Amino acid sequence: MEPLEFFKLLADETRLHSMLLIAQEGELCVCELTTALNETQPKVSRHLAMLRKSHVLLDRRQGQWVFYRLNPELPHWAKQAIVQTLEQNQVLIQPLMKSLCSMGDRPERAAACCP
Amino acid sequence: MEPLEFFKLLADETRLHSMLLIAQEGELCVCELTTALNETQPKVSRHLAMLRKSHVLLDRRQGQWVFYRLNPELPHWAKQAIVQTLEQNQVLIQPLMKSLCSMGDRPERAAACCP
DNA sequence: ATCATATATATGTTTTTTCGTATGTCAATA
DNA sequence: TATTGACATACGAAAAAACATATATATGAT
Repeated sequence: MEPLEFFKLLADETRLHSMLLIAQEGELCVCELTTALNETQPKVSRHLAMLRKSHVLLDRRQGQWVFYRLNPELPHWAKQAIVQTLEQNQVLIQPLMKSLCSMGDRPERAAACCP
Repeated sequence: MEPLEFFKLLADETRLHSMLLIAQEGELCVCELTTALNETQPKVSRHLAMLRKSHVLLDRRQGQWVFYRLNPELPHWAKQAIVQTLEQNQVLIQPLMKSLCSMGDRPERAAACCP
């Protein structure tokens, strides 16, 4: 993975926030991200496709849902960039997590954040 | 500094390579970067201006030359992103360093890389 | 004062990226 | 098999970013 390619992928709000939410939660499905980001489904799906095609995210279908997770084989510098950004910008992520947790009709597999 | 703003700044080849070279050398002037990157002066200058205006780089004039360095007050996650990317992608930077070191007519303050 | 060198900015254009909307696919269920 | 819900993709339009070129400023030397 080229650094330039990687940083280009982080240089869009939808993609960056998706990455950070997924890094925080481990795994999220498209409808959870759509709710958390308050964006349309095709928009979220299009950006996730970019992240998948460049092997930054992996996807897994489970029934009707498709779950996305970080590719564990990301180079260390890339993984670190995501993790450190997440850790030191919790204030940015928490409002998004809140919308995620208030999903009334989300899949049973509740996000780990939700009590 | 917002993560999105920071990653947008890294999402261009001229800016990313400038940042990495400056991180490696501590300080570089515009003509050194122009040579190392093999780009036109206005192009390099324009991208350095973006990095300066967003306080990622600081500048210092010395005679006819203007030297750029990383802003030491960058948030930790941002500094780390640069440093780790640099450390783990030396193969990417070394060809640029080589052009830098072969500057015949560069300022006396030789880049630290040059024997 | 004139000139040369280093750097910065302005302007109009081209390229790249993002977007909305419509439509297609796949799985579950009636 | 018809329908519904979750997700993906296609396509033209709009917005944003990058560019080349010309020109301006600032410093130092003649």
